Amino acid sequence: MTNIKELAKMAGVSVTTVSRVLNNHPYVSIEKRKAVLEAIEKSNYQKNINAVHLSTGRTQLIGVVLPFSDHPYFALLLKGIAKKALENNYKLVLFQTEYLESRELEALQMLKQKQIDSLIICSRACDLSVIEEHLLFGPIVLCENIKSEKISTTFVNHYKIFQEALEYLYQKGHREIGYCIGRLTGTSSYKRERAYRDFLEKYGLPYHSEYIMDKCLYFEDGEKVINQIKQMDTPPTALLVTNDQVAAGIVICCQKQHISIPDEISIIGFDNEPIAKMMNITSIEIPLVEMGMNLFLQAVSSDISNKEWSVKLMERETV
Amino acid sequence: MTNIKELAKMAGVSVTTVSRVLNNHPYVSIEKRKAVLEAIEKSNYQKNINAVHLSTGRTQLIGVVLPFSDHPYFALLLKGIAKKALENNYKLVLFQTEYLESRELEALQMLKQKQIDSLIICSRACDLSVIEEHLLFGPIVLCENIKSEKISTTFVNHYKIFQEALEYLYQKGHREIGYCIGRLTGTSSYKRERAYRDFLEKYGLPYHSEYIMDKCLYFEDGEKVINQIKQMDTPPTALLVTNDQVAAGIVICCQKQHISIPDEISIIGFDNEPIAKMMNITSIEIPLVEMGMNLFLQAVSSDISNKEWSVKLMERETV
DNA sequence: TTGTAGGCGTTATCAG
DNA sequence: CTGATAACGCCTACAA
Repeated sequence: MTNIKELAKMAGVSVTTVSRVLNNHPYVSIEKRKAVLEAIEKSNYQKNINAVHLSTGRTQLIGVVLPFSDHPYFALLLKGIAKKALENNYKLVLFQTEYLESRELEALQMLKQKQIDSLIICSRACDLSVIEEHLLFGPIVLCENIKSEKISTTFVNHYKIFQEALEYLYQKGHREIGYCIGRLTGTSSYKRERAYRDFLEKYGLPYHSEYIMDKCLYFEDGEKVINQIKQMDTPPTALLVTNDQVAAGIVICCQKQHISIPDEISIIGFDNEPIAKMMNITSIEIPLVEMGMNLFLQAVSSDISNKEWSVKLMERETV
Repeated sequence: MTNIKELAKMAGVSVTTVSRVLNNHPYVSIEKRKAVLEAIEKSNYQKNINAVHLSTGRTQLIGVVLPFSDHPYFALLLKGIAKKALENNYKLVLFQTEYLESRELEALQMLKQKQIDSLIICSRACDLSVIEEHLLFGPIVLCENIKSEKISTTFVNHYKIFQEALEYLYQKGHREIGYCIGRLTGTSSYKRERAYRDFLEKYGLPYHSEYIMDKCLYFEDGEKVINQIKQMDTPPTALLVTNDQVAAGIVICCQKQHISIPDEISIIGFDNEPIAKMMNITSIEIPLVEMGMNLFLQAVSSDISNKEWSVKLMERETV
């Protein structure tokens, strides 16, 4: 592998001059520049990027932590992040955690070791204090509803969204309302539960723990939900469903079992994915791709910002 | 940031000894080892991984090239790759190409610059000769049906699969058979088209170019397919569909438009995703996660291998 | 078992 | 405009 030193020899200049040409710095005479370029051409030279990283202390690499890359919610966030990364000449290092804290720590470790310049955590498993400890080593961006002067965040207000969705269902006459989520822990799940309990309290409705169903991630989980509901003495008449995939699964399953939607049960999905439009599922649109793009921009920015995104209820035929 | 030199000073030993402790090399006395470990503890030391990379010439990073990470086919491959990467202490750098050759070249460039140790290309856009040129710089693994002594590959035999699927439909009485794919170019598409033409020829069936529908990637593309078919004078009576997502989209769309499956049209999907099982769609199972795992292992292995995986027809209710 | 010294390939500083 | 030379932080012959 030829290096900058050899190039210098070939072109009859110093390594400094070669470096200047390589990085488009000014103050190089036309002749010398030409000589260097020729040497580069002739030798098929390739920069050793690791040397650059060691020298500059940066890697143009950004870590992305997410539990599952095959889940549409995260796939869409990732799409937005990747788009901006490309535009800004950054590459992404992927950490699929499956919600294991240990894998999240690996990502933080890489930040510490300077292998990545900053870190985007799409869904957090470890404690917030652990994140804060690592801010020393580079920017960390979170995708959750936390107002912090130290950490940049991009989020939607899950409390408000849930509240409004519940009100909407209440206005439509529903009194037994359940919901499905991906996991019980995590900021957004807590916010949703709080909104749910506040709602029940406001209208003096009873709390059924069975109305909250977790581990709903994929299409096929819709079947599970319906099976659970069929076991209940007083099944809910409406369901807020973690995402449109699961909502679609529920709809399909209801068709198979001749459960009429929305007569017997109403469904509201999240994300407003194409599948929701196609299947006429009422859904709450979350601008995931845009949020992903913003996450990236925050990751490369030196100042802290907390950005809330608004959502939109798409009324269709499942309520 | 404290470095190895400072540690040496703190522990009263040489940098070599520190390095030895850091990398678990033998020949360090218990006392010195202890002294070093204490210094590490006290100073909150972190290795600068870029210096290691420069020094060793390797990065424990593997590039993964795929067109879209939100497409279930690639998401599943990625899942398998990520699983093995984790086990083997490698990290992944993601390249979403959207089939743009320029982005694929960026990945090859990173290999050249030693920022990644090897490269997995899940779906290739650039010319094979370009790949071969880059083999000098590190292993490159392909996920396509190419037998090569120079490049490792993991694949299913799309020609044979298509052939068998077409025969199956023929036995069921179908004579007008169409198919949907993601893109018209690419090794697997060529193999499929070849199988398709050979099949038509074998049975003396006419070739309708409109029976081949491309750009079918996601669930919502099912609607597009049905719309195209409805425009045809003699629509196909059976369809081989690129993946189960699209197949599901077609099934849903047919339901909406009261087109009976399999009476009016038969459907075979690919991948045997959960959605296919749930919706009772006949599908050809491709072991994508296992293939992903194999791709990773090939990427870190020093010898070349070409591994073909077999598939399985899951007969259900759409044929 | 330990340490010295040179090398990895760049970038940055500073004097000419 | 140009070029020595010193970082950057770690690894590893080789010598002791």
